[in-house]
Parts: sequence; C-alpha cells; structure tokens
Amino acid sequence: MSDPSFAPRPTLEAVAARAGVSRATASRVVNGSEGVRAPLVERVRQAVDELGYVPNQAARTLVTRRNDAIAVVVAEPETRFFTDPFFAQQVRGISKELTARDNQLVLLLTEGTADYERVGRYLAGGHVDGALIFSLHTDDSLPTLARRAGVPTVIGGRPGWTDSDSDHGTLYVDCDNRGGARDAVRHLLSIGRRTIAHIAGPLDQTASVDRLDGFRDVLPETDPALIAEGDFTPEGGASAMAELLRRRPDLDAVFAASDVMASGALRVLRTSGRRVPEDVAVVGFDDMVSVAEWTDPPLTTIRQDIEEMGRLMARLLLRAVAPSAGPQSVPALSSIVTPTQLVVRASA
Amino acid sequence: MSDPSFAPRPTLEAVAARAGVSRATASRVVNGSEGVRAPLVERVRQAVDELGYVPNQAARTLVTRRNDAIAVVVAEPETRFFTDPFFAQQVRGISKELTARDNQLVLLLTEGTADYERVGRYLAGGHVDGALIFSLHTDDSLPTLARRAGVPTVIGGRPGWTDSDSDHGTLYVDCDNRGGARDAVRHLLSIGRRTIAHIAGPLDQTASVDRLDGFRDVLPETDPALIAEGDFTPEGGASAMAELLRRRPDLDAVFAASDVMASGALRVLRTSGRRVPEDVAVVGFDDMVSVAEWTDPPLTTIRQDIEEMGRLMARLLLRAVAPSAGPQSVPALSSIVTPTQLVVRASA
DNA sequence: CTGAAAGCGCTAACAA
DNA sequence: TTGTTAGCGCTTTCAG
Repeated sequence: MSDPSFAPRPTLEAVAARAGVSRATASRVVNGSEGVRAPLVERVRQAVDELGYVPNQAARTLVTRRNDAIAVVVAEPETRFFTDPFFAQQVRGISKELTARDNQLVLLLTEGTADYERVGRYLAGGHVDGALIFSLHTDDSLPTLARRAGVPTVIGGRPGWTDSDSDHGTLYVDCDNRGGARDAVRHLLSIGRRTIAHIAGPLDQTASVDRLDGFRDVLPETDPALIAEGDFTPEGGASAMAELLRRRPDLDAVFAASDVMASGALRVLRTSGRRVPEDVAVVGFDDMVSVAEWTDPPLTTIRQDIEEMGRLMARLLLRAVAPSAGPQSVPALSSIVTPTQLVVRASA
Repeated sequence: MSDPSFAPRPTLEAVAARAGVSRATASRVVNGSEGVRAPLVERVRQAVDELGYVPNQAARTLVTRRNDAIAVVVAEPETRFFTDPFFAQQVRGISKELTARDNQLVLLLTEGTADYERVGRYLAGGHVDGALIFSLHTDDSLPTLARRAGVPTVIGGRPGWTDSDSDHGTLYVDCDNRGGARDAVRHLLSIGRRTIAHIAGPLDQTASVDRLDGFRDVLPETDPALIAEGDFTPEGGASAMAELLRRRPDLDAVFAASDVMASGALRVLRTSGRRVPEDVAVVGFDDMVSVAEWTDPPLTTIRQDIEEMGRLMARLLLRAVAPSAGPQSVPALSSIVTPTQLVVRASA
C-alpha cells in the first residue's frame, strides 16, 4: 500500500515527446484550446491515453491561480451538524452542483472559535477559489474572516448583521422563513384553532427570529406565555412544549420552528394525554422527510427545498468566482430567498 | 466581492527581502527548520507578520509532492449518507484527527457509479495524499480504483472481498459487528426470551452479514422465518417487523441490526398492540443517541464508537502516507476492529 | 498553427 | 549557519 511500484506519473513533457509535438501544443490539446490542427490533436490524445496522463493540479494552480475547489465551512460549536439532516442535505446539493462544474469540495469543520484562526489561514492561503459558509449564530465572525482573506463568499442563511453594517453586498441564500411561518399559522387558524403557541428556535439565529416574526405577523397580539424558545433538538422541543402546557393548558395548537422540535413536542403531548390533532394541532417547519413522515402522527409542516438551496449557493458562488458569465453584461449578483410550501399531513 | 482591491499576496521573496535574508533562510524559518540563528528567526517572523505572508500551497505541493490533504470518498448511490447520522459522526472523527495533524479534508460524494471515473481521475491526479473510502456494498469497485491510482487507502468497514482476493494488505477499520450481535442476543436470552427474531441489514454489506453471523453464533438452530431483511431505514425496519409478526406472531424478542430499523420496528409493534418490552423485547445496534434515546421506549442497543472509528481511520491512513514514524522499526500497519458494548435502556 | 522560453512560488541540495 | 542554484509541471506570451 505504501509503496506501489513507485511509477512516477507521466508529465506533459512525456506526452508531448510521445506525440512528437511541443509541450505547448500538448497543453493546448489537454485544455481544449482552439486552433490545433486535427491530426495533432489526435496524436496528443492518443499519447495521453497510452500514458495514462493526468495533469498535475498543483503545477496548474501555480500558474493559473485557480484551484477549481471551494471550501464549505461549517461553524458549529455544538454538535448540530451531526444530528441534523439539514446540513447534510445542503451539502449534497452543493456537492452536486460543484462536481457538475468540475470543482472540488473541501470541507472545513470547526469545533469552536479556536479553529477560526486555522480556517482563516487556510482561506487566505489561496487553497480555494471561494467559500460557502454556514454560521448559524448572529455574532459569528467567520464571514468577516473570509472577507478579509479576500475570498468570494456565499452564506447559508440570512446573516444576522443589520443592514447598516459592513455586510455590504454579502451574498446569501435562505428560504422565506417569515412567509413560511405565516402560512403555518394561517393554516392553523383556517382549521379553527384559536390558542396557538409557538416553539421558537434559538433566537440568536436569524432563521428563528424570522419564523417568530412570521408568527407575530399573523398573531400580533399573542400572549407572550404562548411563546417558548427551543434549541432545534427534540429535547429542546419537548421541554418547550412542557413549559407551554404548564403556562397555557388551554392551548389548542402549536407551531414549532422545526420538525425535529415538533417531534419532541409530539412526544410530550402524547405523554400528557393530549390527542394530536384533535386536542392540539401541530405544525412543524423544514419538511425533513425522515422526521416529518415518521412521527406519530405524521407532521404537517412547511417545506423548504434544502438541497436546492445548497445547489443555489454553489451556483451563486461559482458565478462570483468567475465573473465572466454571459455576453458582456454584469448581472450584479444578488442574494436568493427561496419559497416555502405548506405540506399537510395528519398533525394539523 | 469579486474584486477586493486585488492585492497580490506577498511571496517568500518579499519576506526574505524585508528581513534582509535569503529566500532559503526565510523558508527555513517558515517551516520551522532547525539551525537558524535566533535573531534571524526573529526578523523573518516579523516580516511574515507585517506582510501577512501565507505560503502558497500549490507551489509547495509542486516541489514536496505532498498535499496535506486527504480525500473522503463516500460511495452511496442511495441517499443513505444523508439520512443516517452514521457517516456524519464518522466524518466528524476524521475531521478532528485530520485537522489536528494539519491536513485538509476533501469530500468526494458519488451519486452512482457514473461518478467513479471522476473520482478515479481525481485520485490519480495527485490532489490528495491518501483516501478514506466508504463503500458499503461488497461489489464496489472504488477501493480497486484507489489502489490503481496508487493512493494509500483505508476503508471504512470490512471490505466484502474474500481473503483469497486481491485485498492483500488493504487496511480497514470496523467495529466488532459479530461479537456485538452475540452480546445482543445473549442479553435477550438472559432476560428470558426464547423466540428471538432478527431484522438484518442489506446482506450485500459486510456489517449486515457479520451481525447476522453473530446472531446465528448464539442461535444456530433459528427458524429461518424469524429472520427478515431490512435496509437500514425506519421504513425497512417497519416492514420487516410486520413480516416477522405475520410469520411468527409468537415471537417475544427482536434484535434489529440498527437503531434506525429498530425505531421502525417499534412503531409497528405499537400499532399491532404489542407492549415493549413486556410482550416483545427489542435490541438495536449502533447506539445512535439521537435515535436510541428518543424512541418510545428508549432502546437497549449495542454501542459502537463511531467517531472514534473515524479518528482511527484517519490516523491509520496518515501513518500509511508518511511511513516515517517511530525510530526505525516498521510496525507493519494493520486493520483495526474496535470493541462494542451493550447499553441497556428500557426496550429489553 | 506551432514551438521556444519565461516564469508561477517554493523547497532542497550543494556550496560557501 | 546561510546563501546560491536548480528545478517541481504547467500555462502563456512571443516569435517564427
């Protein structure tokens, strides 16, 4: 394994020699340049095949200054990356888009801010052409860090900075959290519920805030006792539900800011003898199929197309990296907010 | 974002000039080489700081032939990578170990064998120093591909090839699936169960086969009707359970080859009016906390330390990549099988 | 249309 | 101990 007959990889030089052309011509063929006579192209191609030539990326990067690689930075002090299918799905979308455009995906996981320096160094080191950043908490310094490193960046989720801030032109992709939340609450109203509670996510994340805002858009007068903060885990959803039940035993509906929290809430509801949806209707958020379809009862929820969001992030970044797109107009890249959709199952 | 004042990164040359030394000396300081006089070291350090110098990795790789990057290849035609916390946890372990040793993690996701050619090219292109491969199905060609590319490789999980095959010296890390399965079944026996069923995983994966073998080690005479094949999803676990109930309504225990399948089984059991563990005792496998602790009732299961396995994989690979380890003895790297442990909760 | 030649930024002999 | 000198493999002007 360690010493596989040590055959040095063939170089462009070797290919050129074998094809009887200069290195320059060989290079042109390999890179699909125009203006090489057909017979030569053929000879070079053949040499490449026979030798099993694969270009050395380091050498290429050194001169072109392009890596064809982008970093995915996940800032997650907690273990969330690993319990939540959310990231995984997003990464999948990113991976698909990236490989379709012949780019590699370098994954940078951080375990707390101690790792930030390392990430900063890496980004500044020019290893990648751009970065996709997932930093969930509003005070996160990662985006700033990337900007300083001079690396084009797209953020997953709306950044927490206020618009007056230095976020000038920072690109992001997010779903319509606020609109989705409104739809959820309206659905609950439409099936006759009147005492609607909300289990929010951690309020230092914009997604949580936006969903809470959507809730309040529809129910501006809601009793504060009907709002509890969870942490996007089943446990958090469960204890928030318990708290709500204690404060307002008369509630007849709950809108949870995530399916995962909704599943915890469902458990507590069952334990406390409430029937779902008869006594208490429940709506989640995400449409995380592996969760929503398998709760008991299956969850009515707000769908966001997570994989698509990942794809969009990658596409946006790639465009930012290589400004040469259309004919000549510069379409001025902008952030993207994707639509959500109510999915009705049994819980509401 | 696209054009950030275009400040060209400083080169080693610039650092050397500023410190009034040669490029070679600057290089030595940057790479922590011994034998540079203290005052010079200091001057170079200062120049590095003032200029914000970061070494260009491409240039470095070109000459050292090291990338300080390893690829994690996940061969998963199905969507399993994204529904199963298993990989995620393993990736986390890998990431930790890698960053601790200043290596980067390049993630290569494949969506079916069409992508294999791309992966092969990438590996052969010398972008990475080694590869960690997760290929679940016994007929998978990825490991072969990596070997042909001449890239040191460690496989996650025991490969499916028989030993007579070309697997000579292929390294892998796996947990003691067979032993763990034996423990599960023995536990069931110890609490008085006599009609024990097994929900196996897909039998084209060695983990599934090994667990089934462990089951049979303890219960060699088991009625074949007591064994059903699932697919490591909750749905698969559910339908396997339904099938088992149909075939042997008298069963009083089930050992499922994964917690996720066990959760599906639990649902069916509840639906069919069986109490757990009173009527039917259930044991899972994995100790996927996010699953096992949150089923109703919480799952008794066999724990494997997934994150640790990831870490071990990375460590093993890194050692294979850089054979210069201890004094001079070559400890002959070998595969690793980690122990499992019975975790008793409420379901059995 | 093709080839010659000049580096990209860095490390590693080899000299001094 | 430090500096000088070759390249690593490739792309890209610039001539021819």
